[in-house]
Amino acid sequence: MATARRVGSATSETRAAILAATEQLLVESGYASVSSRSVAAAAGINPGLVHYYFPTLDDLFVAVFRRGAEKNLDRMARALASPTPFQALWRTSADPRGGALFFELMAAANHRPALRAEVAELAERARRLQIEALRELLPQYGVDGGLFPPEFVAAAIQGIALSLGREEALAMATEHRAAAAAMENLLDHLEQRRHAAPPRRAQGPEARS
Amino acid sequence: MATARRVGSATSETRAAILAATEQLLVESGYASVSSRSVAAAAGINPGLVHYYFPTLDDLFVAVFRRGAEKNLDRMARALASPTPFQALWRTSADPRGGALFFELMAAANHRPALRAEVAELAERARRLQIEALRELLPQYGVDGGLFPPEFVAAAIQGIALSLGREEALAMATEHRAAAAAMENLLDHLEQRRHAAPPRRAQGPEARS
DNA sequence: GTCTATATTGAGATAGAC
DNA sequence: GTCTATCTCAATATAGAC
Repeated sequence: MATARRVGSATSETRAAILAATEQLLVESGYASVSSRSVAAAAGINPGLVHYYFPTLDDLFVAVFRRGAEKNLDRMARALASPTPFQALWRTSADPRGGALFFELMAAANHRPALRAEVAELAERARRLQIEALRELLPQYGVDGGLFPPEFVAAAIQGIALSLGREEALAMATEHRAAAAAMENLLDHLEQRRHAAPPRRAQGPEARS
Repeated sequence: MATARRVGSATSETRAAILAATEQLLVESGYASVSSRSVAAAAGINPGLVHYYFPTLDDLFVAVFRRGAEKNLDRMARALASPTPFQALWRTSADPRGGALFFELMAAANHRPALRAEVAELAERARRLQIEALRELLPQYGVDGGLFPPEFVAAAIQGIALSLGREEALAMATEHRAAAAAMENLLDHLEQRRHAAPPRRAQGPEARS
């Protein structure tokens, strides 16, 4: 499935420069602005060299996505294992820099099948990681597992982060500040609830005592 | 600010065909695939004619966005005035067709200032409409206004819809079904709570008499 | 590995015939 | 209103010199 061609050594400095330049272009000017020429100009090299490392643009997009994805998965795993997992998970989801990149990559994935497959695979892995962790955590926070199953909470955290990121990007100052503050407050509330209550075993959606 | 040039009558059939073709292209092939040539081909007309109605591509993007925005605002206002406002608001936010279009337009707006201004303006209007309605509604649902202010709830509903829409687009079948079902269930729960309790007056985060 | 050069294709936009 | 024709520019990708 996910076999992107790799030319040149994986540790090449030029290769890294191309990836960094592409990521910058994606964030600042959108996926439509990514071309062998624009990337080469931003990286200070020759257009042809871009094609040497990444024969097609698909290869380039996939490589950029993978590099970011590895980092994100690591951060997420660390967040879920931290002493305040909810807050930590929120901080990783709400990273503002990731927002623009996320919209661009999702939009680009819509019509680049190779990228789409890559995105889908990572989204699945990330989601499963979250769900497994939340299955253990939610009961500790005293969250009603019938009303708020892990699948829902995972989708909600990411969605709210996405929504607030968008508000920030569009400079919807007041609404955004109030909503973001409420989220922080809610998380404080939950973390306190967790540390106040004795840890309990995970349990399913059926009624609890 | 938002003054896009309009050439030709607003009710022109050709104009409508161009807008419909553009929307289709956006959803199916992404914003990068929208060009005077591709649009003309999809609409069955000549490329030059696209430029007659929409001198620049910015004008075209803005017009497509506006057409969709008007419809959405209407639907949202009707939802907020319906007997089960939460469920109705959710249904309008979770419309699957809007999902791909939304990602494309947000990404396109990232690097088309004219479009970005238009999106920001509409997002503000929609958000304010929601917030005002929620300020009245939330107390009726017995929602704690301190923990869940209207700004937050509005962002949360849209964000969760966005997140679930993405899961669906990426074919994350199982996670998506569980999360979507939980959302429906949560809304049922809330609507029942509302109709069970006597209506109360709106109240802010601080206590009121 | 890095470059130049180029084949090929398509883009945005405009001028002007009908 | 609709079309043809065209100017100008940039795109992907490849071949091959160094």
